[in-house]
Amino acid sequence: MREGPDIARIASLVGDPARANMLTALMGGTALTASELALEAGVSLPTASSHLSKLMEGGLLTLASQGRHRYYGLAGPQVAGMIEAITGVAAAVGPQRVRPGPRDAAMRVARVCYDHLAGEQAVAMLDRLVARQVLLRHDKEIRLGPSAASHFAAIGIDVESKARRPVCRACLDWSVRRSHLAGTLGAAILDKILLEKWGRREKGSRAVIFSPMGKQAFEKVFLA
Amino acid sequence: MREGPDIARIASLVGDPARANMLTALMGGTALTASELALEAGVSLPTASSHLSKLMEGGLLTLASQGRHRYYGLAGPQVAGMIEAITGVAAAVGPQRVRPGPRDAAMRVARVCYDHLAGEQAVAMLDRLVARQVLLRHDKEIRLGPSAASHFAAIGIDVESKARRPVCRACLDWSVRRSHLAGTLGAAILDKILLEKWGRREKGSRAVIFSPMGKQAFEKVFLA
DNA sequence: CGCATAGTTAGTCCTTCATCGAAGCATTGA
DNA sequence: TCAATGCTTCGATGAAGGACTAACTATGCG
Repeated sequence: MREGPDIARIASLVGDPARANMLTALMGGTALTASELALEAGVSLPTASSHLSKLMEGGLLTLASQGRHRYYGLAGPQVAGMIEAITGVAAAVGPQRVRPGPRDAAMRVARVCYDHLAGEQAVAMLDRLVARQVLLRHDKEIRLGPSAASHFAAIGIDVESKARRPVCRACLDWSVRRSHLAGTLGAAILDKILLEKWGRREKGSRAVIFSPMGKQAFEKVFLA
Repeated sequence: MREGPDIARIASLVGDPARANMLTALMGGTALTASELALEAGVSLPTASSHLSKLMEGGLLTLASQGRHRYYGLAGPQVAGMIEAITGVAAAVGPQRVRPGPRDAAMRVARVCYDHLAGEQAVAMLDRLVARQVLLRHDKEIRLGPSAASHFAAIGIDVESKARRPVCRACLDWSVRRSHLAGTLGAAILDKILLEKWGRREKGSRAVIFSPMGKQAFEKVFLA
């Protein structure tokens, strides 16, 4: 028999379809109410409530009560990373699903992945940044290139961030099956996109819709 | 309702205690037979067999038949990474277990984690390498320092490996709750330790036992 | 061949847990 | 204070699946 952390407990929390759907929905980065999560998971409100209390007890979620609304969110980047890792294995191992990736075309193009951008646009961006050696890539490890600081400073992003999270990280894109950029830099770029209104969040979805102008601006900066 | 990879299916495979124990045992890096895994999981042979076929069907394991023995192993680094990620969350959210870490003292000192060294020795090694700036650490991101190439070349390890896996990666040590070194460099160092017979694998366990001479040699190279 | 070992399959029991309706609490607004 | 909304708790139901014994298949060894 084994000792150590109770990994079965955590995994079984994710192992229920309703809870998995909720967690996937929360990968959108914004906290959601119990009713919204019930809708996402496709279960009744009492059922959702029961699942949510289990996830809370397991330490996977945080709760912010505001009036009669209770906002549930992922407990942190570590939990998000775990979901990512599981999603990666599931995508690699289960291509039995005929439909390759999300049904919604907008989701395939660009969507939010916890706190950064994913989808074809994000994959193209990482490819281009690596090709221009702004970023240096070695499989899953991504480092800043010599020109990174000035390149990102030009658009108001300080890459010498003192955040405790890694600046760059590769995150496997399950729709395209290639990597995009995560980490604080990935998060900063998403912030930039939303702040400049290059793109907007599609309500109730993780999709990010670029405006024509925004798309042009984004491509000029990141895909040139 | 959500689309995308079936993460609940994968997570529920890990979510059973017996299967979780098996997977944890396989994190030792060596493939094990069905009987050995039954023993690890604390279940009868038929039960183990049933679990193993489920894990196979889920794509988490590979199988090598040799005569009447059937050796099961983890399907790859991606699966190992997922187990690591889950273990990390479990360790972070579940300190309810009074016993801090493995019961076995030897396991606490040094053990194998899939393909690299873990435990107090490994944590100390990473600390020292970072302090000497052989490696440069930024939270979970670890890069090679300027002196890394020559330092490791001196003991016969080529850090400019062309392997597709990252050279350095941080891996959370669940016994010490601090990080140690994973990635191809971590794997190469473990190889070195076993090749030079500085330490040997404890049979049927992940523990690595250093010889007095070996400990001295290891400390001279990595903890000086 | 015959016996032992390694492993899988079949059958059955039994626990666990996801689900929902109905009722109960809490907060907000009129 | 009354009604509406958001959410949780309770209790009953039912299905899923994990566990074991027993029987069966396959490999190895004398």
